[in-house]
Amino acid sequence: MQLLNNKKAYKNQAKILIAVDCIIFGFDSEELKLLLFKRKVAPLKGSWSLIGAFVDENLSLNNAAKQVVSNLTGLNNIFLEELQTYSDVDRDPGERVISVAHYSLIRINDFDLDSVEKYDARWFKIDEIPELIIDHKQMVDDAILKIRKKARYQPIGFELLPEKFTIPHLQILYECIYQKKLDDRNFRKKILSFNILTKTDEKDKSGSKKGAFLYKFNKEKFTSFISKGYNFEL
Amino acid sequence: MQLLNNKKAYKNQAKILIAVDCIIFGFDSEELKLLLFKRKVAPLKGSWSLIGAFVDENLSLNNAAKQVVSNLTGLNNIFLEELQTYSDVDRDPGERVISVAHYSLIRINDFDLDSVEKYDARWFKIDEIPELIIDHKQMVDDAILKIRKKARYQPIGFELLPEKFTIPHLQILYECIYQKKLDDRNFRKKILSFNILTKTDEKDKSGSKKGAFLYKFNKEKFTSFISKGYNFEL
DNA sequence: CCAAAAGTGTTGTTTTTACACCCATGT
DNA sequence: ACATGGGTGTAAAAACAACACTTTTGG
Repeated sequence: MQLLNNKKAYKNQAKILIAVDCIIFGFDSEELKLLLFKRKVAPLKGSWSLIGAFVDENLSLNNAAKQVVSNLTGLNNIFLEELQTYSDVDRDPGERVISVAHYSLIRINDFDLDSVEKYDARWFKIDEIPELIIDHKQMVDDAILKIRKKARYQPIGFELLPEKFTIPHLQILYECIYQKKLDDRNFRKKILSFNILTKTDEKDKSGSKKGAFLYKFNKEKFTSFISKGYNFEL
Repeated sequence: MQLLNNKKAYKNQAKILIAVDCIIFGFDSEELKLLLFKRKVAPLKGSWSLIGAFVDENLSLNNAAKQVVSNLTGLNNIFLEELQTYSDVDRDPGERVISVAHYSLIRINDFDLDSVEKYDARWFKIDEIPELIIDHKQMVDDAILKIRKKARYQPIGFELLPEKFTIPHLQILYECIYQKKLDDRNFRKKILSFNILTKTDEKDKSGSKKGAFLYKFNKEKFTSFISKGYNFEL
């Protein structure tokens, strides 16, 4: 605001209800998934929706969204970023509410869905999203496009994969995000050429008899990789 | 919002002042510029700021921002897009205000600054931005990064250049956005390879004795170009 | 011993970069 | 006739895409 008005003038301005809604992505080594919630109360009882909350006087939007995810999962240092606003005047049948959608990437195994049973939460594969209330489907579609774009220049794997992961897993993650098959030789070649992975001497044998070596992201190398302006097209 | 609450529950929620602030870019054939406003009233009289407005009960954020630009310039079908929210609790010294920044690209010659003299507006080169109130400098920096990113996959020239323009002008625009010199042969080769420009038989002689051919964007070709998933890296 | 996934190299094609000269014209 | 910016082509390097076989080991 340009502050054309002094404080007195603010008094004449309409105030509006603000909410945050969270699009929570997870990855379980096989599929990219989205956390959705079944409404337990009328109206719209039984419909699926995103989780959200009204924004309090004393929280920034980002903090409000963090609080939503934290209350739900107990997780604190999660990746969470603003998507965009949804502000159609009549979008909420109750009263005018402007919603600021945020999306979050979490490791699906870092918390137990049982512990959030009260919310009636469920993970959905991103190509099997049910009907959602109001404009939540639009939010989800926008968020999927966003992470697809984002994956091109930032290593989204950091947030979605456990500390140690195999290259085949990383590839599956990218295949889920882009929704297409990648060539395994070219993928490995390219990702290793970035020099942002550190090989451990451990193997994950859950996926095959032979076992695949576990790698870690190397944050220092990665930071300088980004700051030099490279990007991550795959 | 998940509508966990029924309408009655909405009543207990805090409402907040919402504003839109507009980062208005223009291009005058030589420089990328930003439109800023000098406050005429206390507090912060004499400081430069973006232009903005509080959001009305019955306007979406996007429409509110369009109205701001339209009131200022008289222009209606302008390019305008959401940037992001700024919601620190104490950002506005007057009272809590959440601002949703929008950025806009306009043809600098489509309107006359004289006609907006009452706002005390001025175009600034983007590398000569003065100090701005509150977090407006942050908004501007974020907006510049955004258009730099956006220019990679969308033809921003459409919005910033007049209907007919020369290839040297288009190149200067990209050089302003990226803030670096581009090779003229490679630029021309690449931009023409996209097949989204139509050559006219007119020449613009304002830049040289020889004159440079004027081109137009071809919207149909461009639309299919985008929808095929190509992008615009230069 | 075999099924199943992990891992490894090469080659042809495309894209990108770097680079230098002639052209048209107004003064 | 000359100064000024407009316009053109080519070659070397780099990046990308396509492709098939060997390795390991649990069952």
